[in-house]
Amino acid sequence: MVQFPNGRSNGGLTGAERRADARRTEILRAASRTFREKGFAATGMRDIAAHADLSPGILYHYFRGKHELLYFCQDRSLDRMQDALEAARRSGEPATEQLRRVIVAHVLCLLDELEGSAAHLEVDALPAKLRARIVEKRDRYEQGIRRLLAAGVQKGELVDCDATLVARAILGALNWSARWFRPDGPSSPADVADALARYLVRGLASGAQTRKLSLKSPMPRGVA
Amino acid sequence: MVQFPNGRSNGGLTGAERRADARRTEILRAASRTFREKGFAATGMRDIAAHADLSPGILYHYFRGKHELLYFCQDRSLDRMQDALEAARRSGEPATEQLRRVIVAHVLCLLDELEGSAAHLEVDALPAKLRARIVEKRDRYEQGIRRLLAAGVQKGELVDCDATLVARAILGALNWSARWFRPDGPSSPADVADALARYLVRGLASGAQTRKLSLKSPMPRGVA
Amino acid sequence: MVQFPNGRSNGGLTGAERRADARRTEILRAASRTFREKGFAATGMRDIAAHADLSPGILYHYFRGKHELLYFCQDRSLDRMQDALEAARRSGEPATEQLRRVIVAHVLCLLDELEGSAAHLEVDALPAKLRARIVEKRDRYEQGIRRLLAAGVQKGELVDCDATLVARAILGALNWSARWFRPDGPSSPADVADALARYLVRGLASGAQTRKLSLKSPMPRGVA
Amino acid sequence: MVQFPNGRSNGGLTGAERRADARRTEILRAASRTFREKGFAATGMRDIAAHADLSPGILYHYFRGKHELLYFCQDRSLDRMQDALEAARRSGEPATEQLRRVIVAHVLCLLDELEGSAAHLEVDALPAKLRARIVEKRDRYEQGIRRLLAAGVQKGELVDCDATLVARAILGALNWSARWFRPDGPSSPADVADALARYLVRGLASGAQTRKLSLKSPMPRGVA
DNA sequence: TATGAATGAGATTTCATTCAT
DNA sequence: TATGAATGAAATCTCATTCAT
Repeated sequence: MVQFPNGRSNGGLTGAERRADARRTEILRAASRTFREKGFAATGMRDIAAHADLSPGILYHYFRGKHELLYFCQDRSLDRMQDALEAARRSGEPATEQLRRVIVAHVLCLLDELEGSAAHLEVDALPAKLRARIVEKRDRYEQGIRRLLAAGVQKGELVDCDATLVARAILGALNWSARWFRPDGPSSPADVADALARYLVRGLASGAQTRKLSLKSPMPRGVA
Repeated sequence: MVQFPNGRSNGGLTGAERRADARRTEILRAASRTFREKGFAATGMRDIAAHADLSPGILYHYFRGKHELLYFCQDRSLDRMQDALEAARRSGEPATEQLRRVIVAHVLCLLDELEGSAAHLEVDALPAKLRARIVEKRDRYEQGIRRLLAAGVQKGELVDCDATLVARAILGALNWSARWFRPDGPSSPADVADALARYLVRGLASGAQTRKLSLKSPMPRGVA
Repeated sequence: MVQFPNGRSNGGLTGAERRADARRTEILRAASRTFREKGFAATGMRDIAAHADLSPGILYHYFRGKHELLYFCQDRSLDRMQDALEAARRSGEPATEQLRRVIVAHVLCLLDELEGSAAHLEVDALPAKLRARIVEKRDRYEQGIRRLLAAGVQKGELVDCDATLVARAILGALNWSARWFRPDGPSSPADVADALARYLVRGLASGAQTRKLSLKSPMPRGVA
Repeated sequence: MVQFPNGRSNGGLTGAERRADARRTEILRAASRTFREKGFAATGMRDIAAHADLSPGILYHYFRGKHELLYFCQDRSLDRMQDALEAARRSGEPATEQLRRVIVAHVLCLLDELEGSAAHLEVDALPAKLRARIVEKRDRYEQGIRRLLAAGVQKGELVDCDATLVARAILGALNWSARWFRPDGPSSPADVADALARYLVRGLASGAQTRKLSLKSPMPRGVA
C-alpha cells in the first residue's frame, strides 16, 4: 500500500483526505499507463490529464509536477516488487520456487492494468534528488534478487553463475514484456508470467531437476 | 556495411560522395549514442550535433530530420543482426550453437561503441511510413529467431517451448543490456554477450546436454 | 456572422465560450490585417500575436497554427461575399444593379478594417485539405458571378461577353484594392466600392443604358 | 533591353561578359517564374537555383542576393511596360486605342513565359533603398496611364472618370491574370490580353463608340 | 567560375507550469 | 477544488548567405 505524505497515520484520515488520496491514485494510474504507452519524455501532462479525465491544471494540486508523477509510479512499483521478493524469501521454499514467485509477481505488477507501471524503467528522466531515492530502491531490489540467486547456488539448488549478470538478464526479459504485451492478445498476464518463469528458472536449475522442468504448461487454461 | 542511396555502386563513389557518406556515418554514430543514453524523445538535435561536433543546422543537410536519423540507426542495426542470424543458420551447427551465435552477435551489435545502436527499441517514435519498414524488418528478424528455436525443438536439440514467448524473453534480456551496460565497467561487451548466451541457451538445451552447460566462463579473462 | 464549431446554438453559449469566441475573432482580425499588409509567408506568428497584444504561444490555444488562421480568414470572407451574392440574386433587380451590389459588397468586405480579409487571395499557401475546402467555396463564388453575368446577357441587360474572363477581370480589379487602399487616404471604402462598381458595370451595360452611366459620383461626399 | 552594370557600353562587351549577362538573364527568368508561382517570401534561393539548373552558391556570383533578384525582375518588367506606354503615346492614335495597346502589352509582359514577371507585384518585400527605386518607376508608369486617361477624357474620347481609381482598377484586372493564367489552359496570353482590353476599354469609351465595341472576338482563333 | 558544405538567425510549434477566476 | 487561459523556454526545422576547395 502506497502512502502519500499527509502528516497523519493512515487510520486518522479525514474524509477529504481519503478522497484526495483516491484522486492521487487515479492520477498515478493514468500517468503510469501513459508513460508505459509513450515513454516519459513523449508523454505530456495533457495526455495524463486526458487519461484521468481531468484538467491539466488540477494535476499540480495533487503532485508537484511531471517528475513527481514518474517518481511515485516508480516508487509504488518497486515497493510492490520488493514486498513480493521478501515474501518469497520468507517462504523458505527452494531457490527455484522462490525465483519463480518473484518473476511471476514482477510480471504481474508490470502488466496489471490497474496498478502496474513500467515507469521504473526510466530512472534517468528523474531529477537528481528523486533519482537517487529510486536508484537506491531499485538497487536494493536487484541486490535482493542477486542474493536469492547466490543462496540458491550455495545450497546447490542453482548452478554456479554470475549473479549480477543473470539478475539483469532476468529483469530485462521481464521488463521487456511491458513493451510487447497487449491486453487484448491471446495470453493473459498470468500466462506470460508463468511461461517466463519456466524458461528463466530452467536455465539456472541444477542437475537432476533441470530435466524435469518442462517449458510447456502442463494443463492448458480452461481445461479440466 | 550500410549503404546510402547514391545511385552508384559503392566502388564508384567520387571523393565528394565518399566524404559525404563518411559524414553521414559519423552523424549516425553520434545519434545512436545519444539515443541510447537519453532515449529518442529526450534527445535533442543539439545533443546529436554536439556529439558529432557539428552545428545543428548541418544535420539537415545530410538527413531529413530527427526521425530519419532514428530510422537509419534502426535500419543499420537490424541489417547487421539479420546478417548474423542468417550466417548462423547457414552454419549448419546444432541449434544451441546457432542460438549462441545469434545472441552474441546481437549483444555485440547493441553495445559496440562505434556502430551499435539500441535505437531500434523505439519503433513507435517513427512516423507511420518509416515505422512500417522497420517493423517489417524487426518482425522478420524475430521470426527468424522463432524458426531457429522451432527447428531446434524438432531436431530434439531444444526442449519443447513457446517459441514466440521465449524469443521475446531472449530479446528482452539482450536489449536490456543497452540500458545497464557501461563501457567503463568491469565487463567487456564480449563478456556480457558470452554470459548472456550461456544462460539463455541453457534454459532451452535438451536433456543430457544441459548438465554439461556451465554458466561460468571456463577461463577468467586475463588469467593464464 | 461567423460561428466557431462549439456544439451549441449561438444563443446557448456559456460565458466562457463567449469569451473564447471573442478572443478567436480578435485573433482572426489581427491575422487578417497582418496577412493583408505583409502577405501570408512573410507574416510571422509573432507579428500576429503582437497585433493582437498576446504572446505567440497562446495563439495555439485558439487555433491549430498559422495555416488554420489563414483558412478561417478566407472562410469568413468567402462566406460574407457569397451571402452578398445570393442577396443580390434574390433581389430580382436588373443584372447591372445586381452586379453593382456584389461589387460593392466585395470591396467593403475586403477593405473593412474590422472584419475584412484579403487573405483568400493566397489559397495556395494552404495545406491540401484546407485548400480544397476554400477552393470549392471560391469556385462557387466565382461561378455565381459568372451566372449572374450570363443571366444578364441572356436578358439583354448586359452585352455578350466571355463570362469567365470578365468575372476574373472584375475580381482582379476588386481584390487589387486590398493592396493599394490606405485607410488614412482620401477615399473611404464606400467611395472606392462605388467608383469601382460604376466603371466595371459600365463596360458591360448594353446599348442605351451605357450612355447614361456616369463614372463620376453625382454628389461628392460631405457636400450639400 | 535590360542592361546590367558592367562599366562598358553594350557594344564593347567581351565574350566573358556576354556570357555572364546571358547567365544573369537565365537566372532572372528562373527567379521570375518561381516568384510568380510561389510568391517572393515562399520562394527559396534553392528553388530558383533548381529552376535555373545551377547550384545555390553561384547565384551570389551574379547577384547580391534574393532581394536583388526581385529588384531586377521588377525593374525589367517595369521598363518593358514603360516602353510600351510611351510607344502608345507616340502613336497619336485615339485614347481608346492607346489604352488598348498598353493593356495588351502589360498582359503579354506578365504572362510571357520567357521574360515575363509578376514580381513587380511585391514591392514591399524589397529593402528600403531598392524599394524606393522601384516605387518611383512604378509610380511613373501609373502616372503615365493616368495621363493617358486624362488626355482621352479631355479630347472627349473617354468618359469623365476618376483617373487614379480607374487606373488602379485596370492594373488590378491585369495583374490578377498572373495569378489565374495557366499556360496549358484554353486561352493564349494574346487571347487574354485582347479580351481584357475590350472589356476594360469599353467601360471608358464615350458615347457613340461604346455601342460599337463588342466584347467578343470578331474572329475565333484558328478559323478562316 | 562553380560547388555544396556549413553557419546562424529566426520560423513555427509544443509544453510544463502558473495563475486569475 | 477546479478550470483553462496564459506564458516562456526550448524543440525541430528552414533558409539566405558565406566560404573552402
